[in-house]
Amino acid sequence: MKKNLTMKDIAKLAGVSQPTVSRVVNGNPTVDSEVRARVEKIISEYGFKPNSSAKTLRSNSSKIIGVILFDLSNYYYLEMIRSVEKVAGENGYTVIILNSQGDKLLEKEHILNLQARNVDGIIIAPVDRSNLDFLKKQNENFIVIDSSLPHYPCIYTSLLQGGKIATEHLYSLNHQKIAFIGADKRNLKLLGVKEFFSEKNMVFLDEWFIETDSTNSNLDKLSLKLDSLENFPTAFITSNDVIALNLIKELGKRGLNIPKDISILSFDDTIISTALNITSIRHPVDMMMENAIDYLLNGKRVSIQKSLNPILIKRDSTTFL
Amino acid sequence: MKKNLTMKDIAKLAGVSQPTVSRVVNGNPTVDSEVRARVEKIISEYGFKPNSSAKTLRSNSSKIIGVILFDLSNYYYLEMIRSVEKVAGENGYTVIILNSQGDKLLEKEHILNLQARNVDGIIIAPVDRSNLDFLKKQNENFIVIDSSLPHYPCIYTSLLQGGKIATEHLYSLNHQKIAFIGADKRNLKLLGVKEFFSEKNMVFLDEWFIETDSTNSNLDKLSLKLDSLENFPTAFITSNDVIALNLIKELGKRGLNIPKDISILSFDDTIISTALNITSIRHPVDMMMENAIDYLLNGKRVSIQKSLNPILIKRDSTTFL
DNA sequence: TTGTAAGCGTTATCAT
DNA sequence: ATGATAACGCTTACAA
Repeated sequence: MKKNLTMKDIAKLAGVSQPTVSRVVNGNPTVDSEVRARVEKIISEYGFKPNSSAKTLRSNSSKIIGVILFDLSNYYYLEMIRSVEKVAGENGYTVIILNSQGDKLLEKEHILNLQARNVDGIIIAPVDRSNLDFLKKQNENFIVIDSSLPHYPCIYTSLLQGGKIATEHLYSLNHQKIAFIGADKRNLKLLGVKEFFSEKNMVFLDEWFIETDSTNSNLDKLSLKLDSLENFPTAFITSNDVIALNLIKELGKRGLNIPKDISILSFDDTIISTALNITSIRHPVDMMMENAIDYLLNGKRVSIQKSLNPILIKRDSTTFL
Repeated sequence: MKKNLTMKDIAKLAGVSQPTVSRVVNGNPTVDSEVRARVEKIISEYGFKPNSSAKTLRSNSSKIIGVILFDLSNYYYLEMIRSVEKVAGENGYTVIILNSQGDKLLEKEHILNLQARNVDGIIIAPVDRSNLDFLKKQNENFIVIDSSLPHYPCIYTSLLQGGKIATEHLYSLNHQKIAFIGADKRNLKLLGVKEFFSEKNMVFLDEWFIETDSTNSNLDKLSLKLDSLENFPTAFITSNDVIALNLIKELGKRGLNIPKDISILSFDDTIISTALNITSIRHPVDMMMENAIDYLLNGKRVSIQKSLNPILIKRDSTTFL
């Protein structure tokens, strides 16, 4: 590999000292304009670019933002990656994406890796609290995305709000029997659903919460639970797109048609929602990343809790006929 | 931000010299075992991790692999990202993902950025030949993925093969009138289709190649072209999943049912294929990334052309009834 | 086996 | 306005 040119090389070619080259590169106004022109000519001629490692070592800033994601199974992470890379790039920062695969040890490893690389900030969709405590104790510049955790700076989509507007939308289409399929009974999306029911003085039956372990496992379990429903819903809200897909397959097996017999509304609004043509709740990904990066670069380390409103994307299949 | 510990700090704490700490960290066998134990104890106690920038600066190796992707619109890139991050991580490398957005200037910028960061290798889904020439001239350690270009090291899915097996599959289901929808008439997928037709002494009508500009634009154009077909196909092969989705919508408008009236087979096998339940041609993403990284780390810079076979993923909707 | 010293390519503090 | 010089934290001779 051809060795890159250094400021020393450029200096020699321009007949100036190396620090002068540094001054030119960094736009230091004390440089004589004639000298500046000479140096700049050589720089562009030879295509010189300053060595980042040396810069980082000296300045303690790598111009890198580290992003640790919980996993990359949900397609909505692709939008996140696209968004964060774009926003960071526009601000002169490079992004390192790391996948913790839901593993707290790997997450810790990633944190150490990023620290060793002197990253200027870390965006994390966290696996484990103790790792966040570690970041805090180390006084790292970091922000949690995707979840709201009291003692750490967070930026997240309000899933409570999401649950509410999802239910409200279905309600406006005359649905009163609405089920929720998701991973956790303390799920904020579910709470949003229940809150809306309360506000309308409607009863949300226990069996209308259908628990699934994760993304697309437990198809059999889902099937069993559907069979055991005593009061079959007219609409389903699913915690993500993939569950919606599985649900549609299951309903199809039972001869139920979407949207004729049953309405479905999903969370995440990935391309799957488009493919299935179902209404979905979208995360404001770009806004989240813009806010996250703005916080890291200008946030002065105050602990914030920033909640963003999800967006309802309406599509035909939710129409109740 | 709390300053990270350095080898100097550890050395002082352990009562040894800084290079000895370096030797311990790097597993140099010349270190006395008693000393090693003492140093290691302190290292783990204080959680020391060597500064990457200093290492990079000194050793000229950053332990970073740069990945420049053409765009991030196709969901199949998420699998690529997941795969490359995993494989690289297992080899002790960190990945930087960059999105050239199909823009040659941005691609060049990314290349310079990666060079300045002393990356140990670059994986690139290229926009522009001149940028590849630049990499070559600079004697960069790089490999092209996703396309086969004669004068550069490449690893790619054989799309010719893909076109063939796609057609073969449909043929085995009794289709003889098969159209291809894609971006470019010199498309290898299309050539594969045509080659299979030749082998079977069948005629591939000109109108069976339906050109689309890109991913999901030109819905209107697609519609027009479908209307103008004189010899309507019984099956369609689409250059990617998103086109398949648009096609299904268009056919739906015409009252045509998939797979009852028309069969569809797509390329890329993203989750959209699953959602639509259509047969698809899958890129061997993991294998591609394993090979790419293996080449970069152990490839000795020989120029290779490695073709990988695509995989046919059969699903119901292609069944011809 | 271990320590001393030089050097990687920058930035920043001095002089001049 | 510019040039020496030190320092960032590490690896790698070379000396001891």
